[in-house]
Amino acid sequence: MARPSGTKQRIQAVARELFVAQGIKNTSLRQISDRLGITKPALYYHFASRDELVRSIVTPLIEDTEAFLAATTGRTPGNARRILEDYFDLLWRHRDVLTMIISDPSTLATLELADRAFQWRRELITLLLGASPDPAARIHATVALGGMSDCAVEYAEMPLETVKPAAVNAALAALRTRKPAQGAVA
Amino acid sequence: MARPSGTKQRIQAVARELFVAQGIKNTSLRQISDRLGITKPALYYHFASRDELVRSIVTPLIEDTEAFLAATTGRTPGNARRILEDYFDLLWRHRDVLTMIISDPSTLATLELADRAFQWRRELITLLLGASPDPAARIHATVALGGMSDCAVEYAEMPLETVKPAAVNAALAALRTRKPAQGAVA
DNA sequence: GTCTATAGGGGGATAGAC
DNA sequence: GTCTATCCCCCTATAGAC
Repeated sequence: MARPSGTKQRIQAVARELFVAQGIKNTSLRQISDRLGITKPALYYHFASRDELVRSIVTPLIEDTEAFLAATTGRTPGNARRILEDYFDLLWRHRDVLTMIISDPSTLATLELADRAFQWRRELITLLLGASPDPAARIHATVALGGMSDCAVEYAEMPLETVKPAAVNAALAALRTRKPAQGAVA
Repeated sequence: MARPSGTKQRIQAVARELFVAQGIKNTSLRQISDRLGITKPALYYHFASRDELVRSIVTPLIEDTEAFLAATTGRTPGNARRILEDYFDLLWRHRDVLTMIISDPSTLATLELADRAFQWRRELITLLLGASPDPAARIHATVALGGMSDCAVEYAEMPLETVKPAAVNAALAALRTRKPAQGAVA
């Protein structure tokens, strides 16, 4: 209802920036309020607690991920490339928040999102490989998905047209790994 | 010189365990001393500061990595599989400390190791791909190396014989990605 | 909507006795 | 080598004026 003054959004913008640059736990409310030119208690008019501020920044990623999984689950199965492409788009849209979380995973526990995040990974692997894949296939999928996340974070400043095809192609190659290319290992 | 009482090692063991389980920044000296049944100031007899305790735990990984790079640089080039295998062994040996660092990368900045870590990644990519690879190849390498790290952390409790071959094969497939398997992306 | 003032707690670290 | 006692700082959060 009440028309937003814009301060709430400015707080979130500054907080996100600092969280991404320094990590969530290394950023205090004082740093945030200082940069905005307001005092620390003023933040509490807009957010009930520090956790709620963090949560409000992470929420769009949460909701987008659940929407993605719901939509993908309802489609014709098996098109791994398409799933990886759409998933990369998701990661890319939220790459700043993703950086935040990757550099401070314990936040997920604090916000009681760790179990959900774990469940997402399982669902995604199921979409890619079907139910109960063997251990080797799961590991291939971990390389594919973990590698794509790393790319969205590490090449955040590059153009999407450069990063996405290369990341998706490499992920797909990892996912489709079948057998050793030469000789057994270890 | 002075025969170690063993307390120093016990402190490191408990600290490592807590750091891995909760993150470095979420673990206080108080938690460490409590679990050991000693008081907080007692820790300061063994370590000059909190940072030095953290550093002492990270050091073996640092040294092992530099030794690995030095040894690999001096060998016949081009055998990507061999490099990935040896690198996975390195990650696996230090997978607990690796978990620590991945879940709290800002520690590297605190210990002034961030630049070194960055340099390692560059050297490793050079070993795999030669000097100044094109952007797409760098991205393939990021999927390969990032994916292997994720596996060492995520499947830390599985047997090495299961994880290593699958992780190395998938990484190798990602690294050798050449062209889209079908149609252009985006 | 933002301020001043302050409570209340936990953190790292030091001094000095034993 | 370990203790008790203590210091100082910064944090989150609240109370209440403007």
